[in-house]
Amino acid sequence: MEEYKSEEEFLKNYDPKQYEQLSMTTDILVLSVSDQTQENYRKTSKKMMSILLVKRNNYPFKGKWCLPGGFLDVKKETLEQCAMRILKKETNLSHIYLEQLYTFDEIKRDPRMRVVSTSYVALVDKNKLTEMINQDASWFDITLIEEKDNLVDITLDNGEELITFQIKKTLKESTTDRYYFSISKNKSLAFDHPIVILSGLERIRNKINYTDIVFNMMPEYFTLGELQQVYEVILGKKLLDPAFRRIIADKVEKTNKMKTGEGHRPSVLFRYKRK
Amino acid sequence: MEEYKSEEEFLKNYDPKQYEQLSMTTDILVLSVSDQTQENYRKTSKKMMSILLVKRNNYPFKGKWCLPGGFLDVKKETLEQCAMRILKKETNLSHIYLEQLYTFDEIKRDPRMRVVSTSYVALVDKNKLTEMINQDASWFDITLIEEKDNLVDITLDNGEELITFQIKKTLKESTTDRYYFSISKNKSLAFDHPIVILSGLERIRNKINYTDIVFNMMPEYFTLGELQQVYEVILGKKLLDPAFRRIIADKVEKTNKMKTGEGHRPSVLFRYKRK
DNA sequence: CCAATAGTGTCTGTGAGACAGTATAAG
DNA sequence: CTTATACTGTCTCACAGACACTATTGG
Repeated sequence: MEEYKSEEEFLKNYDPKQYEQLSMTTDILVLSVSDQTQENYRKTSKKMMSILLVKRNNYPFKGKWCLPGGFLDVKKETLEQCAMRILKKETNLSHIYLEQLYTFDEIKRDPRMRVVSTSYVALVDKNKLTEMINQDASWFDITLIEEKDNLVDITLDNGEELITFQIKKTLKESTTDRYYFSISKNKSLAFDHPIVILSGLERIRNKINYTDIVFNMMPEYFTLGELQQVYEVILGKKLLDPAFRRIIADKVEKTNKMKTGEGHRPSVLFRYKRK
Repeated sequence: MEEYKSEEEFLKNYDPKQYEQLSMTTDILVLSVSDQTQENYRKTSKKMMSILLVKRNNYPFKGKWCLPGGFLDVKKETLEQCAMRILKKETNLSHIYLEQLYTFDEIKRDPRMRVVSTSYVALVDKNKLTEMINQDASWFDITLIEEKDNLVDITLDNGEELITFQIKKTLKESTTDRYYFSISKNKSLAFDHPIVILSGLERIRNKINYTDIVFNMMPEYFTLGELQQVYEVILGKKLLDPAFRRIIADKVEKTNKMKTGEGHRPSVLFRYKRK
């Protein structure tokens, strides 16, 4: 089944009837925070959001990157269990923050047959990743730029490869605050995954202010500067120190540990405080 | 297929293989606002949230009430189009506010076979309902009471029949702000619809403060008192007049119409002002 | 000392909460 | 005149935004 020379040939030989008429998959947006160490010894390492992608070695979209995902085992598992299973397979992580994002169901979103995909967002702390993942998987740093005219440019960078795509946000008919997304530029990502990614990033951005989800991406001990950087990178804007500290004051607790050796004043390490 | 005497007999004779292995449905939470006229001529009519339910005349759950919904036509339509089609069939309404809510996929949620259901919330203005709907459909007024211990009691009333159920909200493992819902009392509603209903009501409650969705349930002209009542019934609490008027000031515009004949001072009619 | 971040004190303006007061129709 | 709602004025308190200042390390 993997010997075809082109996507066209593959599709010509693909028989939808050998499967059920309708299938479901899950796609998982595995998000984490990465550090980019700076040349200047004084500067702190720069935080970025990063996302886990997998290189496809099967048709369709052979050779393109995509979100980790897979088919639902109809007899045995729920969609969330399916996502957990795939997450475990790719990252060897379990007990992870996992949240249903959206169900994508355009009729032609998968060229093989009708596939409806329910996407999930997983937030992980990279430091807990002991065994490395799947050979074909890789972490990409995310850069998101919101232009005028409701165009969003996203760049993903894993150090070797740059993936860029652009999404257009169009106001839904007779609304003032709801958009649908359409892909306006995309070369390297499979399926409708550009839209899934933007949806997930916006979900996290919205939730960061009224939930405690950030701490799923933080190590146990962190400085307030680090935490603030994560907020800034998710929200896409700078925050003022005193205001930030006021906001998160009751979510964290001081420990007696310090982070030193950074070329400037040491910082107290904090820990997430559950309510 | 409809001649069975009991649910057990029906299920015994039901052959899942005559269908595909996995099916998808949509369930639609059609929400609107109703008026309950008061005996006292001075008092304004009391607003309530109301929801459209359909009485099932097929197995499974024959005789119980459920959300309007139906199977996805895999070849022809998206889930949203499917929801629109059903909405049109039940209410004869189109161009309606429709928003994807959540995908419910418990393995045994449908006793026939594996059915995954993507639910939608529709907000409608009842006044636009010209032709009456399906014989088996009926509007139910909603009363929601949040008890201690994260128990939620919901009562639905269509004037003839009272439907009550209770849902328990349990904190998800290692979170402080995410719950899953389980049905703790339910006699009259089919499937997992109690959970769908509560999810939808919470979604609307959350969105009312940062979107303009309310106006989808309002007639073209309304008084600020009426609008405030709708907010109050959705949020489940009283609001202070001056604060409310400040908040919605830039979302509405005064017209030169008045509402009179109410046994007290007349009220200016407003209209939704798009930004 | 310098560069860079850590961490705090405090002013100011905005805006929500609260309450009280005035306005005006039907009966 | 009464009742019920419509609508407005204004005080207060909390808090986000803003800025300035002090503290502390490695080199």
